[in-house]
Amino acid sequence: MASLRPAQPRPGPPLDLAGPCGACAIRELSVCSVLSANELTRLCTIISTIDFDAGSTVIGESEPAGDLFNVVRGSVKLYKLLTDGRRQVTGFLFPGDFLGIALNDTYAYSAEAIEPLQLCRFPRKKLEMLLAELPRLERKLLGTTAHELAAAQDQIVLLGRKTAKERVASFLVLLSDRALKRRQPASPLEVPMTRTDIADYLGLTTETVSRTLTWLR
Amino acid sequence: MASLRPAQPRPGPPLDLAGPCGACAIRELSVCSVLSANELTRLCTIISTIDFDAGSTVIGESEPAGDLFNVVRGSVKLYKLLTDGRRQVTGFLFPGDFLGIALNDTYAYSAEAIEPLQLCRFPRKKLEMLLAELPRLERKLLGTTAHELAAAQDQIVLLGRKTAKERVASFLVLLSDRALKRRQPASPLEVPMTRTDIADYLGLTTETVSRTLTWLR
DNA sequence: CGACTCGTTGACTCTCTTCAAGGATAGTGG
DNA sequence: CCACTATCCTTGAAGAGAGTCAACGAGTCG
Repeated sequence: MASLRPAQPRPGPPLDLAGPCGACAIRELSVCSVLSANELTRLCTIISTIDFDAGSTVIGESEPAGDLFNVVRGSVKLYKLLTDGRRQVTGFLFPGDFLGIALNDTYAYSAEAIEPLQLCRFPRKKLEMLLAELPRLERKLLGTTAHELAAAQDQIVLLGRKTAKERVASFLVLLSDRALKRRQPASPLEVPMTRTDIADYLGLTTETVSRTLTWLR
Repeated sequence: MASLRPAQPRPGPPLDLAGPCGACAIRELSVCSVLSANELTRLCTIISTIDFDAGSTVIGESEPAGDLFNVVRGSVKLYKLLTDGRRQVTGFLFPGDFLGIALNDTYAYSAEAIEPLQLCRFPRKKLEMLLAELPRLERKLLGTTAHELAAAQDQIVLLGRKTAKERVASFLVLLSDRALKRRQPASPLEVPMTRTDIADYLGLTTETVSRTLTWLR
């Protein structure tokens, strides 16, 4: 559950702005899509972009949640660890996705770059202040969070009730749908994550993922 | 992810209001906790309460999402069905919990009363209009949704990486924590749902749940 | 070239499921 | 009041799907 009728993207041609937001390639895919040129200019004053190498950690579970991010380029995996090292990947993020909304003042999961990654950073305090003046953005965040919740519930169904073959098939469909939403080709399908990442996402082992993929071919 | 610093409950003694909200036993547990007396009076004008028998369906997956609800009394299970009848319970709701935030205009899951149930109903359109005037409530909804998302991610870890014994133990801890939050005794722990419900929540079978419970004793 | 990671495949194991039966409790109707 | 049925819970025995352990090929990097 999350959004009572989320705000819709503003239609129209690319905006002609000064700062980094003007040239943003993923604005229409992101929460920023609901903002007007004026509002974007305001948002622009608090952001900065950061680059990460593949494999580097972006945020860590239970660390202070100082920033929020938009994925600009690359992909990210989110995961949680059990005390004995078992790992569960809770999601993958792609360009346009939002990262870092936290319940308390700490992140609820870790995030790691899968590929070379570029993020757009929003300092949390500044964003909070700005949010009071940008109700459309706040509504959009509610919609985004609702969307993530719905996706999490689909993942719960997958993990609770689907077989290995169904899980792998659902995963491929998910990747394909997400690629289409970013206007990327769904075939050949790009799969940036490793078998281990996929296994930890689907609640399986790498061997089972590998076997199932060969079986599906 | 969900709330940038959710609004906090307003401190102070029970409010003395006219309408149903004045006597509401679960206000402090619910999203309404952030509202002032004036704001509550406004909210009061759009609500009504409904009662359901145990076993009756409150909302159905993919039905038009016309209303949202607070649980006042009783408990609810949320679930999704696969086409072949497999069922996954995605959550249980107790007094104070919020129900019905929808992504589109349809509910994303079904909800069924476990015990005799009383809900407080918010017509969606009226609530949406009111929300524009009650920013605290909107922020609180974002926080609530974020909280649900975090809970869903915990459930994902449980389903993806925990053993049957761990799942059942985690479930008991969850029930106990939730009971304490409602100021109910955690021992003896009240378990209103059937073994089948628990199994469909934990991604197990009733037999395994039953066996695991006897093993834990 | 050697060390490493990643993906694949095979053989065996084990946890949980499936199938089956029986006990406990509650509601119904004669 | 008591069969009669239905639902829920428990327990047992057998089976299957995925996990574990192990080996190997391919690609990459220093």
